[in-house]
Amino acid sequence: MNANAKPERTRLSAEDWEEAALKLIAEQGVNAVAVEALARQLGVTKGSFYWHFRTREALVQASLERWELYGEREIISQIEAIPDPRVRLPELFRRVAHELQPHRVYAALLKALDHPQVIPVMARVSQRRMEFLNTAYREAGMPPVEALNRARLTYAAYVGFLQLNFTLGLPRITHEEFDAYVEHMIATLIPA
Amino acid sequence: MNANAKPERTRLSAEDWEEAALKLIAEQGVNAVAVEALARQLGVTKGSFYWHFRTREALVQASLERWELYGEREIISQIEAIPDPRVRLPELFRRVAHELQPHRVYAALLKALDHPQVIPVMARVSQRRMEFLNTAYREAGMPPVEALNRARLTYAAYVGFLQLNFTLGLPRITHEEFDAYVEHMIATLIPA
DNA sequence: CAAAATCCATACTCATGCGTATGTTCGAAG
DNA sequence: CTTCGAACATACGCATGAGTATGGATTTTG
Repeated sequence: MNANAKPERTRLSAEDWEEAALKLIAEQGVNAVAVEALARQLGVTKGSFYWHFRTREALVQASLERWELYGEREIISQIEAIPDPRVRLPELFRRVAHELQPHRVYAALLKALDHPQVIPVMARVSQRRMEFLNTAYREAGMPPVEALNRARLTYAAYVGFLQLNFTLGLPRITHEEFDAYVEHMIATLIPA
Repeated sequence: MNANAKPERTRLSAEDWEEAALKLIAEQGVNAVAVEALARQLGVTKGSFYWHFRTREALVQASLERWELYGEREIISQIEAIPDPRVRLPELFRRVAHELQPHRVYAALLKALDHPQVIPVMARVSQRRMEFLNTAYREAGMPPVEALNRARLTYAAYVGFLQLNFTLGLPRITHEEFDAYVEHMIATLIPA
């Protein structure tokens, strides 16, 4: 709980601050990003921060852009590597369901949609993901209009799930029940 | 934009403060509930507030309890009045979709799930609504386990929709497209 | 190794927003 | 019309957190 709990790095860079901010966002939300608190956690003081960033707003901006840029590369590329379009969607569902950790930041940003800086970022990210779902449904053989609506519905279910489970802890559910829920979701949202 | 824009009521009660707080929550979120700002809006000063409430926390608590108590009576009772269980769900979907105004507070509270006071309220409300969906699906002829998962999926879609549209303004959608989306949702989530 | 650039500490200012203390006005009962 | 309590005003204290000013320490470089 004391200072310098971190591996004693002598000097910091702007990226270190951005990573620490993202970690804090994932754990406690955007509002928890305070410069003095972050400084204590990094084992330095405010004087360091205001050398790397002009303002707190600049840190948040840089962190969000960093997240948007490096955040979601892996999963999408992995899914796109699957040759058969009809197994892509179920596989996507299962992977997302069982690797929820990378979605902590997204879930935290959902609770910060009143913040002017996160709105455009979330708009872009959500739009891209929905378009990814859209083409996935079309490539699985669904007619265009239906595919678009199904993509919207699927992504809404994803967003709502994050809110209800991650943040609210609802419903209290076991591992087996969760797996059954995922399979039910696949059976309901993905055409046979 | 000035003070006393309101209809010049001479003296206020605790309920007036709670209503004003709920209005503010719906428009700008829980964090926007500040006593001095509310006082200005009501045409009085802090001295009034601290006669009616012991603390700001007490106001938020009272407002949330008020919302939970008087909030959702109408819709559920209207739906329960429909005799045929199989038309209940589509009708519920359509009404919720076309009367989004009462859900502004719920959408705002979704963004405040880090706040200790809103978590238990949202947990109770969400739980009740999901159980309502659960029984609705069962009464429509769906086997119990499937009905439970379908209720979870449906409510997650509802929550996600609120987030994506209300707060984020995504996707940019027309009236006709929206109606088509609702019908697609009904066709997908409700058994024939 | 000297000098210049980088990185950080210390000590402030300033704005915001909750809460308190105390006096003042309104409105209804007597 | 007085009186008493409910409703409000005014003027504070106090904590928090962003941002600034300035000097010290630590690298890096010529």
